[in-house]
Amino acid sequence: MKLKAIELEKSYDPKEFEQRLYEEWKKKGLFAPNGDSNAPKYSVVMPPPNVTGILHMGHALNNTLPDILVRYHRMKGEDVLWVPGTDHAGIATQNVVERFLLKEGKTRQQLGREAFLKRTWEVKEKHHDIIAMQLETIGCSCDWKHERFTMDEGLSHAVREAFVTLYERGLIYKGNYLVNYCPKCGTALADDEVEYKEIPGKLYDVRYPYSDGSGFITVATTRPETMFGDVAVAVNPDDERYKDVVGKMLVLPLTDRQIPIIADSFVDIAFGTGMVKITPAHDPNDYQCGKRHGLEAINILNPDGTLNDNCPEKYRNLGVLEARKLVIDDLKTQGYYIGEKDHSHEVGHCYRCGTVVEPYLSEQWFVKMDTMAQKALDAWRNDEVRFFPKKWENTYVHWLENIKDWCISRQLWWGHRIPVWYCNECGNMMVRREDPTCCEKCGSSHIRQETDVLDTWFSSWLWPFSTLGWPEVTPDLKRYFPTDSLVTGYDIIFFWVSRMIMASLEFLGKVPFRDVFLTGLVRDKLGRKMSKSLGNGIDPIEVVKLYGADAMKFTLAHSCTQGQDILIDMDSFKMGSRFCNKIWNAARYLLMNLDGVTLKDFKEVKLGTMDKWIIQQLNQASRKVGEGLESYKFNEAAQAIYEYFWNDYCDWYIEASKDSFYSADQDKKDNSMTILLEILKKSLLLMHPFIPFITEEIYSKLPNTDGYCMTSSYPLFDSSIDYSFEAKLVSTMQEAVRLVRNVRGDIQIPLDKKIHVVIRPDSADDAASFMEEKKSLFAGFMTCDRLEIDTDRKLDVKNALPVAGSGFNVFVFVKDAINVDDEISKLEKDIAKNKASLTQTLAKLSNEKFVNNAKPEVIEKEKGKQAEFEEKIQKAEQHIKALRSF
RNA sequence: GGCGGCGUAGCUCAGUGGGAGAGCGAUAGUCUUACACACUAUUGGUCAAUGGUUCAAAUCCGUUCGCCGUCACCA
Repeated sequence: MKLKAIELEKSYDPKEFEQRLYEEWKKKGLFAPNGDSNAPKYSVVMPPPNVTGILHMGHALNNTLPDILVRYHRMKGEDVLWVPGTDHAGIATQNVVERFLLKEGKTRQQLGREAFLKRTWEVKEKHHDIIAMQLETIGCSCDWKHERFTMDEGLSHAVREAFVTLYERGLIYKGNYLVNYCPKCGTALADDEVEYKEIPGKLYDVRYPYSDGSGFITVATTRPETMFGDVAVAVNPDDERYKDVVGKMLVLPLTDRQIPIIADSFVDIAFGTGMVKITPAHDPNDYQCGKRHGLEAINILNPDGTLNDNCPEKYRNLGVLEARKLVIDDLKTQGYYIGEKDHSHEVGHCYRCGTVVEPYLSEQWFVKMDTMAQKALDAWRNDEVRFFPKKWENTYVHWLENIKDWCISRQLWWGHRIPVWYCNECGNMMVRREDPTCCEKCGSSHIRQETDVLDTWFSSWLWPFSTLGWPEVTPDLKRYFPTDSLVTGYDIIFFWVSRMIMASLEFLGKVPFRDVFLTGLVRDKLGRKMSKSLGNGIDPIEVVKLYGADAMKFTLAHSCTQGQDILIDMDSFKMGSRFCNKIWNAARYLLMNLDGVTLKDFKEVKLGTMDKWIIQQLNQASRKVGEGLESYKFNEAAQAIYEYFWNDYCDWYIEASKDSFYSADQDKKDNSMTILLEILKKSLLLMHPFIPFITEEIYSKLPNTDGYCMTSSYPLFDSSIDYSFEAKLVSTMQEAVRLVRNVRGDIQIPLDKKIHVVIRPDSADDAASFMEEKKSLFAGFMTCDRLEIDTDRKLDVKNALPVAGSGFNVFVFVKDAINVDDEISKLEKDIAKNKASLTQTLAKLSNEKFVNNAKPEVIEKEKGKQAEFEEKIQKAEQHIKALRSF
């Protein structure tokens, strides 16, 4: 059957088809697992983005990479599940909604818990749709039917099960402890939710008088306002200066309280005055010190960060900074103030809102982490989980080895309310999977639920199995847990990765994933983290609008090297865009030339040298892509694709095919087109995981395809293909072509000026006959009108510029255009360079130690180099002679 | 302070024991029957410095300098 030409748009325009194809894939259910229980399964969970956020480049990256993996495995015929979903992000979301309320002049307290939550769910729904749309826009082939949300019914069930189980195992406890507290967010934070930043501050020297009126001592403090919580002053027991004063009492200035001087070895003799005020309720070191000495902890702050009733009346309800000023003024006027000096120190800030975090003594819930951490370490030691790149294992191990208990209660409304009830009558506490209706002890129905909610990470750490139905043992859980790969940023190793491993081991006895691939962070060209406040972020959706999702994905994959952050700007994505345009035009070219072509059965087509060569190159590219993906070297895989398609398929193979394309021989053309299309089809399949849309679109237009690109089988490396012989011939041809082009470029002969070239092989070998056979093709590549292969060495080349190749000489008839002296001096430089290389090689080969120690293939290679250098030198010397006789 | 990373072409980065690479840029030419988002050619590097191991080092080890990240800290 004779084909008709197919028109593609003149240039690549992803807007034409990306969205359409996504809808089609989705409608046809191609994202769902194939359900083939005989095939291996491959499962991945998406790191759930914050439901009130907007996707940034980091999300684009850590969803692009799993998409590549997932599409690759899907095409390999595996039963693939990629679970998408979102995270309720307690603090962040509550902040967002409170900001909305503020604009309406309301607070959440005015609204009440119920109404506030209703409002938050509405915001969640709206934002969720935006995020889902964004994930679709960037082409994620996740199974939307499996989509989950950390606060949906099933996951809430899982959270409750996890909490109660841990409580029953004695791994959850409640207590009054010093925690990190954000006054702005109004909640406790876990240790790792605090970011330390260096802040310029002051170190104040303050006088504390002895109670007996015998003088005073001097303490140094950065936070004078906390003095109302002071319960002692400590000195180092080895500090000779203060040996005698330990045990004496002091009067706390601005108050009428008395506090003792105690001895504790944590005090640094060399720092400040060597005397430290001890404020157990507001400093972690002081807290420990207070515990050691059985001291009371006086809390001086209200939950909103203002001073409370434990302070003298005039300071109450002032903010910390305000109070600090007033305290300093009062110390000055009352003669207790000695002086101050600049002192920069690390101050903790809330990772969600940036407010200075207060150490705050309060009733909180904790998870005991040591045994779980131990299990997580063992799993790593037993090689049950692998990190890519490996260096992050240090971070993981170090964190687990120094783990502290995890504060999981948050004084928020948005989140999983802690499943604990108290009886108002008898004070009984109940930890329950189901909501109780009355006190189990006294039968009273006057019970109340704990008002705190759980840390969001307490639901995320269950994600790899809660999304699959846990605690129910569902078919999904049985089939897809543990998952295979996790792709996420290294900044959440503690928050998420480590904790998921702990939870999976604790609840299911298995690690949640075999491999963890940790991406670098996406930064701007100056290396700065992309952030809203700097305004240096790139919106992935804008990138898609400008260049298309494929261009974005390919560029990201291409720049994704292990262990490096990715520095990019908007222009960086041109790379991917150009590549897509190249692919588009290659296809366009073939399709426009289909007219009158009858495709043959590829298996029956006779393959020529060039055909075997491109098959070899394609197969080698498959190998590199496979190896790259199996080891998470996305850049290597993407580069292999780029080089293969652009340099081999477009620049040489398609160009070479033009020879038969424009010949009058229809059979030759049919033959050529059949192979071109077959190779294009395989190339599209190979590239599909990286650039799904354009490959699917072109695939659908090809006359030799049916079905979907995304569900066709992947062109894996075939070890039975070996066309290295043909590869050698073609590379000799390419060398000859390049040499002629060099001459043309060097002496600036315009393309329209045809030239006469003679290639004289050193011997009548395979390369010589290949060149003879493909003479007209060569002539095309060289743009010369007259090409002769002088295998018999009979032609007169006396007046031609000689150029040395490996195994042949090229003679270009451009006598009039060259400057003989220039050419000679070029050759002399060449000789000098090759002689230097030859000397090195000879030195190696004559070195007994080298010959004895080096691997045989290295020695062989070195011998090859020797021959090559000698050949080049000898040829160049001959050529100089020839030139002198011009 | 502990741990870790980085320093390779003008820029962004690959390369981890055997002849220095890519993309972008720059320069020169070309609208050569798909692609000017293209083609062809050229340019460009003491592989931070220094010492060592080795027949052989950008690559392994030591030291120094510079940059960065983390964790832990001093009131």
